[in-house]
Amino acid sequence: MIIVENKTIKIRNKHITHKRLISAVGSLLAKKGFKGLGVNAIAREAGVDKVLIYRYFDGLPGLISAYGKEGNFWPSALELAGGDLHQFVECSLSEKLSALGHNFIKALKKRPVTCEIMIWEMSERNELTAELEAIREDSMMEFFQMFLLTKNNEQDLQAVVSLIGAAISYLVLRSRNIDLYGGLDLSSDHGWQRLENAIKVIIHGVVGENE
Amino acid sequence: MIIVENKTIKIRNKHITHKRLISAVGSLLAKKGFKGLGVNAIAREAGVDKVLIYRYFDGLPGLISAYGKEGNFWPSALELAGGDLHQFVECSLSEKLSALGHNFIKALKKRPVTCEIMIWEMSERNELTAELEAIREDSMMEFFQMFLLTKNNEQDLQAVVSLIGAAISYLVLRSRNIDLYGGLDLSSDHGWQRLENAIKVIIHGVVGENE
DNA sequence: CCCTTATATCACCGAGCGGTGACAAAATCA
DNA sequence: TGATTTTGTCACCGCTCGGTGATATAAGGG
Repeated sequence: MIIVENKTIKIRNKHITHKRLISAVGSLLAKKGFKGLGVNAIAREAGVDKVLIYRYFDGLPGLISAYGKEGNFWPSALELAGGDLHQFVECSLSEKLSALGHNFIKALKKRPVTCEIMIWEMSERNELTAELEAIREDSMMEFFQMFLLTKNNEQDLQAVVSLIGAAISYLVLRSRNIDLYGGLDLSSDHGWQRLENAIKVIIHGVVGENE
Repeated sequence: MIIVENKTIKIRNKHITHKRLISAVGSLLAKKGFKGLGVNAIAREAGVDKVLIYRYFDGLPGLISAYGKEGNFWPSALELAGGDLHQFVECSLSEKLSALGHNFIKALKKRPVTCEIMIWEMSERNELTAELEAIREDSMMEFFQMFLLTKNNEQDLQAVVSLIGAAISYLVLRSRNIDLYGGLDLSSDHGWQRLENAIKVIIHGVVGENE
């Protein structure tokens, strides 16, 4: 947008418009959630005419799918491991798992858009949720295979870890709107500390202290 | 509604209309979820004019709140205990907890409307979700106090049980739309069996076999 | 029986939605 | 330069939404 002699001249550039629309999806998701994520709202947010959504992306599903492919919604293995892979692989199994729980909580809490999408996933299926589901499932399984399933445990360690991950997911998602769960105050650090301690207790109970 | 000589005569009865509207909320929740649960849709479903929602319930929030007060959304302590309280109290703590997990899974799976509302809770707060949150939290805490917290454990048993409950909630809600989680196939009995076994392993690890 | 009142219907409003065709203007190329 | 293509705007459609005032009609009391 250039202004010359009281006249506004809009620069026309397909790539920029593309990016504007895609990033408008993200900021709208962060601001309003998945409800009300429609062509009108997105076009308004991008400062662009909604017909371009149809021209460039063949409609809302195409745009949303494009957004899904660009995003960084899920923590990397590095982030889940705490930032230092070499140090991580040196840990005992129980230390690894405790760290994993701790880092997963942190990673989810700092990704409000990811949380929004996870809730969206549960309430309906669409292009974006299907896309991100696949990414997440791959990422989880990769992490399992890299760090946790090197030895054949007699216990179904994968199921136990999945269960802890599910619990963390539910509690982080829920804590955005509701403070209390089963007597745990999820609006306070103390509540989350109790939870992390419970995770440690569970892990030690399942894999032993030193393994 | 009576039909006489090709003329339809509608019987007018406040109580019946009340009930029609309230039950329309339930059937609409079951059919379409919380999206699209509006005055127009509810009135259509009830076969009644929407203005009556305003007249009798002061609008949609009032109607939804009335629905929340009438429903049976949450399993009773009896259901969570497996149907026989006397037998339940005789069990060891670990048996109690395993049964609790098993029964909670069953109870949630058979309550699609409750699942719908739980997802709704996570995506926004309103009269109904606030109402049902309170009911649920009370019910959970009552169950804790009745059966699980009789002795002072050194472990934070409440946190562990809450965590397992959170995991079950997430996985049941999620399994309505998505089959796979962390390698567990939640569309199959086998996947759920792995999960229940994992719960048993966790419980035994935390409270011991015989306690 | 008629008259009142409770009950329910109807018609309509402004707003927002997804979607589209006609048009304007900048960019590109001959 | 002038013609063509690309890029973007605008006006409009039909629909559903939440919400309301005027109106019809069944129920019930005198």
